[in-house]
Amino acid sequence: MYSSHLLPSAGSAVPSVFDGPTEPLTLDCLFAGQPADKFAAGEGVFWEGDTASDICQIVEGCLRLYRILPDGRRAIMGFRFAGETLGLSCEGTYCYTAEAVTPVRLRRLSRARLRAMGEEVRPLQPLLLAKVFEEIRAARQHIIVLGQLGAEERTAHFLVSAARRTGADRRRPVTIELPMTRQDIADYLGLTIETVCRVLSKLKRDGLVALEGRHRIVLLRMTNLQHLAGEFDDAEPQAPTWTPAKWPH
Amino acid sequence: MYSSHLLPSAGSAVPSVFDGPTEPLTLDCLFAGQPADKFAAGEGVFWEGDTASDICQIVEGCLRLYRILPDGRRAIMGFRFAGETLGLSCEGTYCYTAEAVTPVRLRRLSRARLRAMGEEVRPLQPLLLAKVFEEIRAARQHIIVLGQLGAEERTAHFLVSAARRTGADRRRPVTIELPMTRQDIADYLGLTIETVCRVLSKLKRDGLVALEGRHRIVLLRMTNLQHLAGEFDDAEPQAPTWTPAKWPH
DNA sequence: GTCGGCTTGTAACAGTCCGTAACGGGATCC
DNA sequence: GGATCCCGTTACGGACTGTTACAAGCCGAC
Repeated sequence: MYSSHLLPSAGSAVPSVFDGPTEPLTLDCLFAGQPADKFAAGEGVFWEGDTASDICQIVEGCLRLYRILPDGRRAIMGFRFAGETLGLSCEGTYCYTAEAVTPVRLRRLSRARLRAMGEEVRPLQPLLLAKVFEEIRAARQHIIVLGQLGAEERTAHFLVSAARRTGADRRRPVTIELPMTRQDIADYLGLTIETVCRVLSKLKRDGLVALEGRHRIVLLRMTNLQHLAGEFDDAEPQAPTWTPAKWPH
Repeated sequence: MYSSHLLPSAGSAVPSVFDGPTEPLTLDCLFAGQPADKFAAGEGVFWEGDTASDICQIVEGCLRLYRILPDGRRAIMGFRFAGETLGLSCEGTYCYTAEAVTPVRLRRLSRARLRAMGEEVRPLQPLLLAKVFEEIRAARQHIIVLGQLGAEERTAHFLVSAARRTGADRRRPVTIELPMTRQDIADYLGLTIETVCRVLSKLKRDGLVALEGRHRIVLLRMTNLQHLAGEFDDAEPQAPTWTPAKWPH
């Protein structure tokens, strides 16, 4: 049970009293030593339920992470792009299937091997933890999008998030690449493909975006889109206007 | 930045080469030494944006965790009951507001103090990590509920989950206590209060549940409810029937 | 260059869920 | 013990999304 923990030094004895000039050891250094596996578009990297034996770093391409419900519905939990990692937040077995959207190259890193490295990877633990917490943050964001936002808001939020991922500044015309299909977007946003199309068409009619082919969208009015999306990313903490309720109700 | 990590030994030097007869140190032992704070129903324990200075363990009562969107909508991220912990999965600042549903007693544990204890709490790290991963699992479940399930399915899943929390076996009449209001349930499930009422009434009409007052529900036909909920909790891994797609589309 | 298939876009229709409103009931407060 | 307030419930009309069907565009193969 406990031996299946993800973070390498979770169950290993790792003294590190000497934290002098830490060498610039990064996750990329570890991954760099691994061979790069190739996957064709549509090919699976791992499947839900498989033993989560290793974590992966994407060198190139885009992946979709999804679960299939018993009745056949597909819930896409997220997308991953070059430079991002997979499988960190899975305990024991992978909790979703990872499938290549575009041709993908990625490097695997055995969790057992990582654990065996012991103290050498000790300084990486904060980084790994940070990635785990980033996943929690993203999941909570996703919960709010699915639970509180309408179709147009969800789509706008998806576009704004994609723009943010590119690191583009707030300049007006931001061009984003969306390698996934409309069906993928729909399964990610909890909508149907028709609704996604409708909303995108409406956004185009309203002059908020421009559609260049199927996989490229130009965000013409970021501020409008952000407003549509709810802008709850950088929401300031609400005023503690607290009124004690009564109980029982 | 990195100094604000939650897990105590994340950034501290903790040698623990001697893992002999580990004492039966549990989280409860640490919390037991803390005084129990009291909160009236409706009172806030901490607010979104506050510095996540400590983690809490509920001694008695029920809490709701929520975020307020800029337009006033309230998204309840979850409920916590006696014996459960709060604030573990928050990085730096609390990412939601915790508010007492019923009168609550809980014990706080300063994160700084926990970190200062160093190697003494070292064997607790797997437990803490396990709790974090449990939160990720719950969040992913929540994502699927909100993204893929209809109103009736969501409600059924909520009831089944509540029943599972009590640890009751699969016997027919399972009685669950729901201290939160209908509005709370609605904000948790991404529905309106009226829809929640309608669905509960329908479940009652169909003979699946019995409503005893406002905060007690008897689940008469668990199997039917589980089927309604999708039963994707213990979903078997889908068959890897994989067909390579083409790209670009 | 042309053909074929898949994905995507558009429209009409149906269903679900939401929003308002009014009523009923339980709990608290005095 | 009674009045009051809040919560819960139900009904109805409307907006939004899902469903179905069909046309158009893009891509790859031959």
